[in-house]
Formats: sequence, C-alpha cells, structure tokens
Amino acid sequence: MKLPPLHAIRLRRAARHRFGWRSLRPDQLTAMRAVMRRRDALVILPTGGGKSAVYQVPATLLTGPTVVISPLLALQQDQITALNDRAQPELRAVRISSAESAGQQAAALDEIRSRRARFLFTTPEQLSNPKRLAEVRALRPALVAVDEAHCISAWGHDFRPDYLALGHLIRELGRPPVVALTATASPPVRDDIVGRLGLRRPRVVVSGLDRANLFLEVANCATEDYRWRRLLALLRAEPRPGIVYVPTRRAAEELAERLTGADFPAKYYHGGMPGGARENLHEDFLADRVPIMVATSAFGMGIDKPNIRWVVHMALPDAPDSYLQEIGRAGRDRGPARALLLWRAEDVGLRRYFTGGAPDPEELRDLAALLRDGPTTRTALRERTGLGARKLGQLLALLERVGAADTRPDNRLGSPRYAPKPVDAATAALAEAERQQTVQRSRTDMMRAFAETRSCRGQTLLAYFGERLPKPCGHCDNCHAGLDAAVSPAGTGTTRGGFGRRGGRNGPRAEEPFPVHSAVRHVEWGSGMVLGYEGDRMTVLFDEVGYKTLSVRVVSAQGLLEPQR
DNA sequence: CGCCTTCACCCTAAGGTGAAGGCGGTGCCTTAGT
Repeated sequence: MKLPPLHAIRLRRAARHRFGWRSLRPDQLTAMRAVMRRRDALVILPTGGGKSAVYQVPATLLTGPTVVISPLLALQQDQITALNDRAQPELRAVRISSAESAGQQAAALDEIRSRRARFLFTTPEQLSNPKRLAEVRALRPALVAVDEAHCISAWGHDFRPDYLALGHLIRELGRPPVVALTATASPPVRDDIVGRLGLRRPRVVVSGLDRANLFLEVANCATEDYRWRRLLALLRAEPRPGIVYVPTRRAAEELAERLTGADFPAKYYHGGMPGGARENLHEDFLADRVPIMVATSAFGMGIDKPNIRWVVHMALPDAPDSYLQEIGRAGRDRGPARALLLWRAEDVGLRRYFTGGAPDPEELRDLAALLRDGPTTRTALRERTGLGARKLGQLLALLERVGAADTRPDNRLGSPRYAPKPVDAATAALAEAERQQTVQRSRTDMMRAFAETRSCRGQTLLAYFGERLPKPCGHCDNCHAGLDAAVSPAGTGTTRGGFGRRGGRNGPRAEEPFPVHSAVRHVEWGSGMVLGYEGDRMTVLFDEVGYKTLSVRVVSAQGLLEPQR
C-alpha cells in the first residue's frame, strides 16, 4: 500500500519550525504518522532517542490539547521547562499535581482551555480522582501520551495501583488516541501495557536495543572484598562520571563514604532522602559536579546525560528489564562506555524478599465479601478492613484480575454482577498472586542466567527481550575472550571456537526446531513463545511460569514442545 | 532469602556459640500542625 506522504511532510515541517529539529528518524516518523491517523502506538526507543518528540510534534498539529501522564514529578518538571523555554503557545506546558496549589491548578486548566497552553502533564493518581477526571475530560484532549509506560507493569500490581486503572481512566477521558512510550519492554511487559491501557491494534515501534559502544562485563565475586577490589580497579582505569548501583539505602551511604575515604569522590542517592537534597544531587550530577554517584534504583529515570562513562552493579538486579534500563544510561554520546556487573549468589536472597510472599486468603475472602455489599471507596474499605493503603491496593488488584472486583465510572469499587463467591475469589486470587510471583522469580532466574552465561552477553540479553542479534555482539567479555557459543551440547565443557560457531547465523537451522517468536506448548508449563537460541539452550517465555531455558537436545529427543496453532 | 545485631547461655571468668528477631526498593497523595 502506498501511503500518502502528507502527514510526513507536515510532521517534518512542524519538527523544524516548532522545535528546530532538522530531521526525524524513520522509527520516530512511523510512530508519529500512526498518531496523526488517530491510531494507538507503543513506542520502545532508548531514552535520548527522541521518544518525547513522538508525541510532541503531532501534538502541535492536532486540534485539542495533549495529556501527558508521567510517573515522576521531577521528570515532568524537566520536560515542562524544556517545552516552555521555547516560548511558543503551541508548545506551552502546564501541570496538575500535588505540587501545585488549588489556584495554580485552576490557572493551568484555564490556560489549556483558552489555548495558551497545549500540554497538560499529570499523574495516574490525579486522574483517579473523579472530580479531576471530569475537569480533564472537559478539555477534550486530542491525544494521551503515557510516558515511562513500563511502570504499568513494574509498579501497577502493588506499588502504585492507580497505574492499573489507567486504561479505564483514559476511556473516561473520551478515549482519544493513546501513545505509550518506554525505553525497554520485554514481551510480557509489552502485553501488560497493551492490555492494561486497552490499546487497540497499536502500531508497535521498536528500535534496536543493542548498544555497540557499551562493553558488557560480569564478574562472579566469591567475597565482598573481591567485589570492592573489582570496583576500585574500574574506578582507577576509567574516566568519570559514572553510576554505582547498590541494592539498599544503607549500602549507598556506606559505599559512598568508603569510596570518598579512598580518594574517589562519591555522593549517594536513594529514595529515603529529603526531596530537596535529591533534587540538588540530580542537578549536580547532570552538571558534572558529581563524578561518582552511588545509588539505589531510585536514581535514573529521566537521567538523560550523554557522557556517563560506566555503570557498575554491586548486586544482581531483579530482572534483565531493570538491568538494561540502568546500563542504558551509559554512553549516550556514543563514546565508549562500560557496564560491569559484580554479583554474588547471596544477592538473590534480597530479590526473593522483594518479590513478596503469598497474600492472606482470609483477608482476600473478607475483602471480596465487603465488595459485594455495594460500591464503595478505597478509604471506606481501609477503615472497614484495617488494611494499609498499599496492601489493600495489592489485594484489590488481585481480586480485580480474577473478576471479583471492578472499578465503576465514578471510581468507586464494587463487585461485578457474576463475581465468584468470596471463598472462590480468594482461592483464584491466591493462584494469580502465585503466578505473578513465579513469573517475577523467572525474571530473576534469567538475570542470573545472564550473569552465568559463557555465551555472547549481547545475544543473551536481547533474546530475553524477544529480539534477535544475528551475530555475536563483539562488545562483551565473553566475545572478547573468544568463548562465545562454544558450550558443548551436553554441557560437559567448552571449546574455544571464536565467534558464532552456532550463535546465530540467519535462517532456521537443524538445531532450532521451532522458529523464533513461534508459539509452542509444553505438557506441564502450557503455552509459550520461543524467544531465542543460544548454543544448545533455548529460551521460552511461558504464560503461566515465565521464562524457562531448555536444552534443545532434550526438547528434540523427548518431544517436550509442540507447535501451537 | 540471607544479612546483621542482640542476647541468653555456658559458669571460675571470659569470650565463643547458637537462637531469635529485625531489616531490606521504587512515589504518588493527603492532612495536621508550625
């Protein structure tokens, strides 16, 4: 089909005149044209890869305002400032959040209404307030942009439950086209975004995740002392700035102090610090006033800094999703950068804890019963059950998932017409929680498999994201050592064979019984999708049990998998 | 899940031992009181 170039020309012109961008990349343009045709889009581009442009440029051409939903107030502030510095009414941005007074909020709405501003930044929590939702609906938004959309999957299920309701809320806004944006999204996260936001046949734009200038290295550390010495070795060898990720707040404070004492000037950053201090540190880091930042995962989202030279992980991350996000902050200027993972088997314990335990079946049952008494609010439920806000949110999300709770248009919670009995709802919810935890554990398992692999790390990492790197990456420790893809079939040893003996030439081969991305079924684990091959191992993502790595030889010999449909 | 700290216990006293228990990430929001 030949597509009319009309939108492309208008989009390029708007990019040049409104923003001063001389060219748009093909993937940006593809997503923008989908938006112009009023189609939903899911855009997966690295930060700094012009993600914001995907909604900002079309927004200047649409007839109504654009609502931007973004998870962090600090992040919103930077984007608003950037837009307003250009001082054009087509680009003016305002915000509604807890950081604005009632007067400021009213003024913001008024600016949008009178077309003195075009972008309205806000949070899922704001929209979950019915009064607020009505106010935003009255503005008749022409587009909704959901920034950092992976938060739906990462945070929605427990940490920030309003993320789960975002699909309902957008529908209540009059259901304008939706563009969801994120830097990384593995297949289950993509499904979650599409499902939760209710995207309709979205245009999916994925740019290559491989970063050739980023050297990937992993070291298994037998002792804490070895971990420390490996860190020092990197610090001595590499230019700054860089980020050291640690698993706990206390570790951030202690390590920063220890480094500073050893003549490596470091600051620490974590979510437990006062807002002002965090803001200053963030700014100082961006302005090259902090050479070494020791931080928990709180540090990073929205850090678009070109010259970060290395990222070190002082513990195993919870999943390749977080790992790719975090190392992706290095080397945005395309200059050489290093990603070093220093891990110990003991790190897994903390991850198990964070994954959480089983919810209480009695609490689930009682909550399900309460919902049957008629629509009510979260606050009322909290009073009647005595549960904390966070726990209540988790239980409600589970009950909603199994059809025992639903959100009404007025944002009250109730029980659907054909809801299961409370006892059955509790059983089903418990099973659902177990499934979610199993999948999360499988992600940690995959992170560990990445750390332990002797194959090309670039290929291993991308296989997890369902992408295929046709050749070994050539920028990881294993490629460098010539170890890649040389694991013998029975796993009894390795042979040194240089690059890519079997690591991935194009086209199907005998040792790949199922095509990449094809649907398969396992007797015990149910249906899944083949993500990739790596030596004798294949990675399959199962709906119920998450990621599994299987031996191709065993799969073939015992017929463990069948093609599906 | 695995770490660290605390504390009872052994009983000549002191320091070593094991059990018990606490702790561990991510951020919106609201409201009360200075």
